[in-house]
Amino acid sequence: MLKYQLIANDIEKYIVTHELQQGDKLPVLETLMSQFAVSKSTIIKSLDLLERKGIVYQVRGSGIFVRRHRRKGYISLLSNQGFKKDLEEFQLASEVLMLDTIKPSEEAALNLNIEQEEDVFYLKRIRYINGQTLCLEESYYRKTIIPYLNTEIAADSVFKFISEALGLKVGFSDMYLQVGKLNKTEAAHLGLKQDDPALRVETVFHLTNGQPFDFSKITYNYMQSQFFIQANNYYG
Amino acid sequence: MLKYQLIANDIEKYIVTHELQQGDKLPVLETLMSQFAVSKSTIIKSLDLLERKGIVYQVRGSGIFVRRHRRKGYISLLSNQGFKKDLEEFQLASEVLMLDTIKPSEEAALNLNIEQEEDVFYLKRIRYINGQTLCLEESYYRKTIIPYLNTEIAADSVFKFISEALGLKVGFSDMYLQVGKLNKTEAAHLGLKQDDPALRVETVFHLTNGQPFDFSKITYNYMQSQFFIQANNYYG
DNA sequence: GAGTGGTCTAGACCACGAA
DNA sequence: TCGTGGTCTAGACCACTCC
Repeated sequence: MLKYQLIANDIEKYIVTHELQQGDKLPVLETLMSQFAVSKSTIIKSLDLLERKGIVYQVRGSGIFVRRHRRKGYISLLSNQGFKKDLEEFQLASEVLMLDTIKPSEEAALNLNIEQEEDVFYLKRIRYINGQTLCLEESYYRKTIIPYLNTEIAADSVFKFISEALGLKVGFSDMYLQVGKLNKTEAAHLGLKQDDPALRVETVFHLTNGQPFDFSKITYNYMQSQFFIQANNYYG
Repeated sequence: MLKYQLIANDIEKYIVTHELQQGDKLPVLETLMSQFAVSKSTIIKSLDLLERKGIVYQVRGSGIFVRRHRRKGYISLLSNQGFKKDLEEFQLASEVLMLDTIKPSEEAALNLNIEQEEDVFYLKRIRYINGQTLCLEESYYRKTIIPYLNTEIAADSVFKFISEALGLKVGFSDMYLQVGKLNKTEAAHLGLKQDDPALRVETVFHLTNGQPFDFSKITYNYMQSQFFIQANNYYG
């Protein structure tokens, strides 16, 4: 692991274990430099990483401060799948409804940027949070990239398997959100009523080399859907 | 403006004007270095910025590639308010329902991290997109930070005013999303029916120095709510 | 003006991808 | 093996904040 990542992890742990709150000041750059015995650029790189993760903010001429939102019970939309693992505060479980090798739908092929002849894994499952239905999920994984899957993996975490067992790295994703009404079968799966509100999220996941490998369509139970996004303004 | 920002802008313009598509390769680092006559670190910093903005992705040992999603008609959730200005593809307008100086509600004071005695601007408006109702918005601005507002500004863009006229810089924001059902008055404002689906987004906006200055509550018309988020995986 | 974060450089060396 | 992007350094200089 790289120096700046290790340092970032150390600082993050420090913030968590010392229960620092929003606005608390971290040591100045020079202190951090000598403490970790690295150059200024490296420390700055660590802090930039933490800034992108939404853990600190840096103010020129003033200092480095902790960023920490106060609300509990919100799921981070960007840490939801693949990214991050701090969902430990929630009890997550999955029920696999179907796992099969198929030819993708036109929609899935389009989003994965592949031919309809190429084999994909189709996975359909219900995910539970704290004993309640959280969402209904349909995913399409390219078999050329993820050659193996089984229901045990699908019931646990496909992304964990992809990164730990296959050694693949998730790079970026495009997410499309829409709000609508549940149809009859969705409602039945989620334990809700037809025409109840539904949050639908379609995501195309890419590896670090830019290859799309997973297209997923999720319909969330609106009763359990409290999401959180930390945004940074890079556009100034 | 800084070198790395200027270079980033140049590269972004190049991508747009040459209509480069997802996966198209940019010149190699060395070429860019000599072309812009700067050091390697500066070019890398420019490209990192473009990566965070979701415009390129970099693959070690391979090259720098354009990132561009294909779907049209989606509003970027992170460029929505304050951030970015590429909503030009949409026709936006606002109708101001109320603009007044008040003492904040307990909820607003809590989110802005101020006392309930402190004066705030309360702004309520309906926003339209391509002639349709997009959302109903309630915002609370700290008067100590934004001392002046009028209905002309509110009908145009408060964030534009804040940055251009007041010279303030927006740093980061915390967004909370929830899905629910419209109540009667919301439905009336949006031209929908009671109990129709609603996407509610609460956002706390901070200046670059960490001060919260705006708390806003938005209820979106589900018929017009197609959102897009570009995510990067910093958690690997 | 002192303190603090940010930019920029030149160059050595490292790590990954593709052929 | 070579091309290419990434890390890391030491140090000069700049820009903002706060007293």
